Amino acid sequence: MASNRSSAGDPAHTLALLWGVPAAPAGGRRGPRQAHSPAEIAAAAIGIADAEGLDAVTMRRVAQELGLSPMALYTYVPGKAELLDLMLDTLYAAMPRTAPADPGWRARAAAVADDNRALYAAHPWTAAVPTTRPPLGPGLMAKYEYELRALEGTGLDDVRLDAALTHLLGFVHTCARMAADERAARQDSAMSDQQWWEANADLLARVLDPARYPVATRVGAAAGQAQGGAYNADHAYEFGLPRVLDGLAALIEQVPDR
Amino acid sequence: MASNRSSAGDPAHTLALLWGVPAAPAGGRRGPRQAHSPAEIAAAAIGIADAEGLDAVTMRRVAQELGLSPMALYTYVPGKAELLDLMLDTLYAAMPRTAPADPGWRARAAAVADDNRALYAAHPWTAAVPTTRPPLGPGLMAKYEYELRALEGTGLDDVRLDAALTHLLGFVHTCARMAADERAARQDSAMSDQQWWEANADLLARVLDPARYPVATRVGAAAGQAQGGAYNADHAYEFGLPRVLDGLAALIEQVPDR
DNA sequence: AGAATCTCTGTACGCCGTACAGTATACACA
DNA sequence: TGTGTATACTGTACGGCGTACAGAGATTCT
Repeated sequence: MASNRSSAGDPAHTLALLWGVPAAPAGGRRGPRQAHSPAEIAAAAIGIADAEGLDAVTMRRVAQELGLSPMALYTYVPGKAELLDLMLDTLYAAMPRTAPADPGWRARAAAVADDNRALYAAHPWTAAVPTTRPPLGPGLMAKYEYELRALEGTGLDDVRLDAALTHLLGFVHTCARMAADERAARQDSAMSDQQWWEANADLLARVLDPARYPVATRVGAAAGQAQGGAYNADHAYEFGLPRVLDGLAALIEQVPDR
Repeated sequence: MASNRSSAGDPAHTLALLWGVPAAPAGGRRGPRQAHSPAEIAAAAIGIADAEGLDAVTMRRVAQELGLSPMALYTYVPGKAELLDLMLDTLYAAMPRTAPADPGWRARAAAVADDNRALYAAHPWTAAVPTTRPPLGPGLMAKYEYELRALEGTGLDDVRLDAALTHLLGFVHTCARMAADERAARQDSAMSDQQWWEANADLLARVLDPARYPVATRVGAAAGQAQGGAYNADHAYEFGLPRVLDGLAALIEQVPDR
């Protein structure tokens, strides 16, 4: 496997692909027309990922979905990494960009977080795409522009503005990864979190000596009970979002709120 | 590929392996002794990951490192997922647990974050191990116990204590992932972030219309200049850690500090 | 008409995790 | 002490992956 990573191919080709710039210098193109568009490729791949998970997105499978032979895909996309880029940028481009100037920056920031969370919820595999460099396509740019605007007017300088957004999005991503992991664990062990704990209660009881791990066993039990499982992404989000906003608020502080 | 994920195998076997509980019911074991210990397996695998990255950790490669045939590894470890569990738990077990009762919870929390960051720095691949459920071994338990204690005395109830720790560790993980991604991008494109931007300046200039993305281009340029690249994990950490701590402080608030 | 250029197919290579069958080893028990 | 049996380990093989490469067919330019 050469690379399963996003953005690992030749950057110029990737950018041209994402932005829909024709690779050839223009002029009448010889030879047969392509039977599909990059957008169709992306849609097919996204559909597979939504329905069967990221692992199901293979060059062979996507090609089959489009009625092509596997290698024909390579006339559309330089490689798998770029296909993943294309998938992500397509989703970014389609994200809602509704929120107008809300009264307060806090509400606007929360809306940005919620929008991202909704994307992860609709397409859980996006949390698992390993991106070395995010796909710098029109979708990501539009998303970035929109999200920066939501955080503007907080009195933060440009560098801090970018850092604040990165911080916020990182938090949402972490929660999304947790949610995706929960789902995956449930799916491939074919048992819920609760079942898992019950199945291993014996061995755990023997091994998790409360005398040795007093705080861990106490807190772990309390947390597990409260959340209906050891790890709960929803809870992490609801707990964490106000924390993140409070943290940013401490930076923004006395700046008059827009 | 059945599963490259951590913690995807039979849970009882995995737990037994991590805790060093013999799988067989005890008594004199017939047949030849194993030439290696699980700890040696873990060490060999960790060494490969450190030196050549997570992708280099294959069953064949680890076996070769130990002078074994590939399939012999399966007498030590049920599968690759469990090998990854073992690697992680081994590192967790070896983490420093020095910090005594620091004067303030803030310093203690920062120390926890720094310790985790140091682990990611020493073993960048750990940020990329996809964990469905964290490896519930002695290493993780000791780590969890230690880190909870660092955050105790803040007046948080047990559920919030767990949530706060998860929140903090999630942040560190996100930064580590960014750092690892930077490294990977630099490595497999054989060019630095700066070089990349220069190489693509033409196309980007043509396509990143400042009229269409005014805030994004302005902020992106400022951030890139300030950080010497578009994404900088160190900067994200230095910016983010005080944010996270401030966010937790808003929750802990008037509780007398320890 | 012929050359050029493009799309698409088929085959093949070197990886991966690991199932399975067979062989050598060392202890338990007669 | 001999023998049965559980164990460690080897070798081979399978199906899957990304994709290199060579050719076949289609389309347009000269």
